[in-house]
Amino acid sequence: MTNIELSELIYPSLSHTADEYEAMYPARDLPAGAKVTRLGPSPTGFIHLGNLYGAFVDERLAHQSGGVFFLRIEDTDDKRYVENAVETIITSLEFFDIKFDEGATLSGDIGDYGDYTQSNRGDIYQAFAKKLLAEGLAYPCFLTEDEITAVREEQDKQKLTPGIYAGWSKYREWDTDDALVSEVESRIKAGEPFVIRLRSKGTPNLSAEDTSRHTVVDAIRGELSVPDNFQDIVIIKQTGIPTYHFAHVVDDHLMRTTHVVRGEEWLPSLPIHVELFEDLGWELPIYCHTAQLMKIGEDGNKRKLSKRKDPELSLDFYRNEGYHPAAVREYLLTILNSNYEEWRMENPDADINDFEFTTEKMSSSGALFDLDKLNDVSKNTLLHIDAAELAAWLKSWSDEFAPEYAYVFKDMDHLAEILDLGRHDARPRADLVYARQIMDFISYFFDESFKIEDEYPAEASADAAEILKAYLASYDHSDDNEQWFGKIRDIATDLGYAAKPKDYKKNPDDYKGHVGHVSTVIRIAIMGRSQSPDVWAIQQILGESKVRERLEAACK
RNA sequence: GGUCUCAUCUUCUAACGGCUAGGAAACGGGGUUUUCAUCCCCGUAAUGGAGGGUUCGACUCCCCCUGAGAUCACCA
Repeated sequence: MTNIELSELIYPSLSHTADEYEAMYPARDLPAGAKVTRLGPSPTGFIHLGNLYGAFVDERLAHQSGGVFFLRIEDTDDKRYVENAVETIITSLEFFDIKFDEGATLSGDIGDYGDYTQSNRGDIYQAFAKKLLAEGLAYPCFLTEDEITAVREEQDKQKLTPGIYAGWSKYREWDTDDALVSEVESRIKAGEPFVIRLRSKGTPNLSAEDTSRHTVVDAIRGELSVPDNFQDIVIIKQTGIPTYHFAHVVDDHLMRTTHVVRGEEWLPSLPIHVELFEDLGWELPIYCHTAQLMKIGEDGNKRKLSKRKDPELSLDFYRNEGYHPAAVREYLLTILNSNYEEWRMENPDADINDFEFTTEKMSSSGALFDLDKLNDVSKNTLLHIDAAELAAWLKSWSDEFAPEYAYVFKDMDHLAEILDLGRHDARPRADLVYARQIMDFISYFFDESFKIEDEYPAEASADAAEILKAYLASYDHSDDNEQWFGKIRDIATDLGYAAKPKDYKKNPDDYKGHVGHVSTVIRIAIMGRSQSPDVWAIQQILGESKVRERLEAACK
């Protein structure tokens, strides 16, 4: 039996040949320099910060160059499928303004290079597996799980690299004698289960010095030293479904992907992919292996973020806390491209998409995820979002994640006014960070959440009742800021407080305290806390009746 | 253990082989302000090795050591 006969025996009736598929998916008609990228999530529906990080690179690369960004569902592992996963993936990325041009969608595929769901592409993978079989570059392997375990144990004993490769599967040499040929033939005819393995051309177990290698240029890392693969890895599983390695090579070639963006955990399997591309006679895509997002572990060392231990890895964490998508994008870009922060300082009002993103400016070492930095970025990002827009966004957040704050959104214009406090001063305040924090920050505007949190300052607590009474008596809601503060100063001096903090600092024995202590009493009576934006401005928003109401309550 | 990758302040990072190793976050101090969690200014702090080599000159290039990470499936 020849290789061709073997391939016919295994795949007697495929709808198309490899060459036909090749012709069905010709090179894309795109402008020069246009990049084609893809995201290939497995449909567990769990999209984490790492996915978003990578998706961002894909999206920028494609859309900055007039190329195409598509979604491919990598569901070759039948055990892991989760219901509604595709929907979750698309909507969570859309939330962060990452949109696909092509690929799987909720209402079917869009684009000419489909099908975009790997489980529907069985015939395609098999056609190329058949081609490799016919050329003697692959073979059917009948090794059982137990036999493979035995091989591994023996290799362990001999201190050899574990795995199936030359010398460890007799089926690799199926054509060497007649007995083996007839065994293979009769097993296939009997319908026995088997996998298809690559017949690797590499030489097993050479030292690092002796092995021959390829140099692959990675767009992020530069030259990579890739040793020859010698593992006869499985390309088609017993089920007829391909492994990731084979699906990646076939799909990214046929879908004409130009840039493969993926995490650095794929680096060790690059030798396999290089051999596969070579065997199929295809050009390598440009690989972009991104650094892993890290975190400090309990032992004090950096470690890869894990979805079990680290809630901040889940995108739901950010949505639930109420981080604005623009802030997350802004943060991601600052850790993605080292020159972004500088660019942003020079162009505070520019659209984020005007920044020229490059893989060369990406770091090849793993970055620690830094919540402090995200918070800082977020503050500045929110400053550039219009108050009414911010209010609307907070409402949509509350509707989904925090209905207990529904009372905040009864009057949206009022809310916008509150959010705008101090944001248009010569030196704008940046104290809004994320939705939950904002809810707390503005809580004193609402009777539902207003409460006295801080105590009167020691310097003025004895006079608190008197201060408030005097303030209430003199209160005129139509006073401007200057008139208003003049009255406070009068109350302070009448009661023996310094009108200027400096005077008090100079001669502390001459005064009970200074005007700041007096105003803090008022601040606490109205806001319940000693820190807040400008009191006069807050009173204007709060309205006269509510101000009086709170003052009267505090006098008692 | 094998293989691959990475290594500059506490953190993220910048520096054609050539300034006093720069910026941002955090932290500390000061200032502005009626208060502050805001704003402004200033400051602390690093090239893993008292390794070897190339060079007039090394953070940068080569080698060694050390450390960290990833990976070794019919999972992706």
